[in-house]
Amino acid sequence: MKNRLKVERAEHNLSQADLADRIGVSRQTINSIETGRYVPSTILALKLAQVFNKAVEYIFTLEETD
Amino acid sequence: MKNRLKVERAEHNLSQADLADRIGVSRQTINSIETGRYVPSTILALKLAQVFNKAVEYIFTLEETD
DNA sequence: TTGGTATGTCAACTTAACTTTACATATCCA
DNA sequence: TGGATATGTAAAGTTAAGTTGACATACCAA
Repeated sequence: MKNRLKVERAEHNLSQADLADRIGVSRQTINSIETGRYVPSTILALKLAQVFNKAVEYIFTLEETD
Repeated sequence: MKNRLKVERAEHNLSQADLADRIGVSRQTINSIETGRYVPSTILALKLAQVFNKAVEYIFTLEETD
């Protein structure tokens, strides 16, 4: 699964720590999601999409291997 | 987090086992998600939304407690 | 050059997702 | 009545998500 978190953060001028605070997770969790080490829960995906005011499908997209 | 899986299944005339097969998980996993015991991964949410041809946000919605 | 901010990553830990196996119940139909 | 299908749930196990704490690096501004 790919994600646009890094780009969205840049557009909204948020650091990983800022974003983590917004949705109530640790900075490392955001980093791990961004770098593809973790697949977030649906609750986190919904909250992240909400922060950026975008659809979940826009921020996260399935890949062949999923 | 609430979800519309049961309704969507009914509209698409799919059993829990059918849906499980479609997205490659066990029947119990579908049941557990439907009854709110598990929060699915974002990959599962995207696949479920894909099966029903609906937005993730339409199928899964955040609640106060999330 | 030093201090603050941002990012990447690792280790150890806890909790939750997901699996298989299994059993119970309800409905429906031949 | 009996068998097939659908659903709910429990137990035990594995894997992955998410935590805290820590350290390294890079960049930028004072």
